Amino acid sequence: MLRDAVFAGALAEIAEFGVRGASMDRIAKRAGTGKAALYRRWPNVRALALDVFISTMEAALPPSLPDTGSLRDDMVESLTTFTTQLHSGLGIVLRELISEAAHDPSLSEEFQTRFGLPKQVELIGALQRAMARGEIPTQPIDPYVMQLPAALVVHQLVLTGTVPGHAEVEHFVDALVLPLLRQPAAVIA
Amino acid sequence: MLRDAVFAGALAEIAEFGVRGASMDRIAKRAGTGKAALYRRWPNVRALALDVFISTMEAALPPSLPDTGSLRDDMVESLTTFTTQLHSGLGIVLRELISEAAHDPSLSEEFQTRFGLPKQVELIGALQRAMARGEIPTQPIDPYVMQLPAALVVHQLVLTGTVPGHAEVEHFVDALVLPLLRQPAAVIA
DNA sequence: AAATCAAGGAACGTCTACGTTCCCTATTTA
DNA sequence: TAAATAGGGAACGTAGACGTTCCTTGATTT
Repeated sequence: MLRDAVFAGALAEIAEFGVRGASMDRIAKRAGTGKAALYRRWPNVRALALDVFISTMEAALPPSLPDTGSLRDDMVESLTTFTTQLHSGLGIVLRELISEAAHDPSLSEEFQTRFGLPKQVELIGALQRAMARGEIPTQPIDPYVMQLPAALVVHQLVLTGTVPGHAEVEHFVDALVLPLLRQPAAVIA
Repeated sequence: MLRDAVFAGALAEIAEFGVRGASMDRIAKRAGTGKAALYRRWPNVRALALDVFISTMEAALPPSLPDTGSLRDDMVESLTTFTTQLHSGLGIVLRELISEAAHDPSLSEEFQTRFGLPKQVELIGALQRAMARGEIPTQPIDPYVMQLPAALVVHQLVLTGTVPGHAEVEHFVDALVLPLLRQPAAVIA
C-alpha cells in the first residue's frame, strides 16, 4: 500500500526535520513516489503531517480495556501499553504535537477528546471496580492522582527523551498512586 | 538596546511560526532593523532561536532559593515562581524546546544541566532543612516524589496549554507531595 | 485481446527565505 | 571641527520547496 509507505516516509521526515521543517519533495522521495501522488491525497504538507499524527495515535489506541481483577495490575498494564507505544514512533509524534498544539489550540482539544478522555474513562472504570471490591475506600477521587503516572511518564519523556521501564511504572503505581488512593485525605480539595 | 528588540521579535516570531518556521526577514522586520544586523550577531536563524531559548531560560532562573522555615511554603513558593515564569513567554519556549530536543538530544542535556539539576539541588536543600526541623521523617527521598509537582505542571501545560493556578499548586503540595513524604514507605524502591 | 480509464512519476514556473554585499549615517576620536 | 570607523538598513543573487500540469504505465472491463 502506497499510503503506508507515505506514512512511514512522513514519520521519518518528521522525526528528522519536525512538522514545520518537513518537505513534500523529500517525503515523496522517501516513499518512492512522486509529489503529485501526495497532493492528490492531501492538500498540503501540514494536512499530511496532521493525518500522520492522527493515524498514528488512532493505531496506538488500545482496543480493549484491561480488567485483571486487581486495580494495581489494571493500572500497571494500562501504563505499560502506553509506554510501549511511546517507544515505537509515538514518542516523537507526541513531542512534535506538543509544539504544534502551542500554535494551534484546536490540536490540544482534539488530542484531549480522542486520548485524554477515553483514557480517563477507562481509569475511572477500573477505580470503580476497585471500590466495589473494597480495594480502596469509596470516596471521591482526586483527578490529579489519576493523572499522576501519565504525568510522570510524559515528564520524563520530554525532559530526557527516555521512556520509563516496567520497574519504574510499577514503582509509580505501588509507591505513589496506591498510597494516595488508600489514604482518606486524597479527595478533591 | 537592539538586542532586546531582536529577542522580543524572535520570541514573537517563534510563538507564531515555531523554531523551524521562523524567518530572519520577519524577525528583522519585527525588531525594526535589517537582516545584516542579525547575521552580524548570529550565523543563522537556528543559532538565534537557541540564543533566545537560553537567554529566556537564564532570565527565568530564580536568583535565590526560598527559605521560609516551612517545607510546605518553600515548595509552594518555588512552584509559584515556576508557574509565573511559564505565563510570561517561557511556556511557549518550553514547548518549542521539547520538539527541538526530540531532534537534538544535546538540548535535553543542556536543559537538564542548567535547570533540572539546580532546581533539584534547591529542593534537596529544602528537604534536608525540613528533616532537621523534624517536619518529615529522616529517610531517603523517592526522587519521583520530588519531580511530582513539576511533572503535573508540565503535563497540564503540554496537554491543555494552561498553567496551574495558585490553588492547584497548593493542592499539589498539600494533598500529594506532603502526604507521600510523611509516610514511611516513600523511599527509593 | 483490445480499449479505456485511473493513478503514479517527472518536469515546470513561482515564490519565499537564505546569506551576502554595498551604501549611508551617526558617533567617536584626534 | 574634520576624519575615520563601526554599525544599521536596503538591494542582490541563489537555492530550495511549493503546488501544478503533462505524460506514461498498468490495471480493469467488455
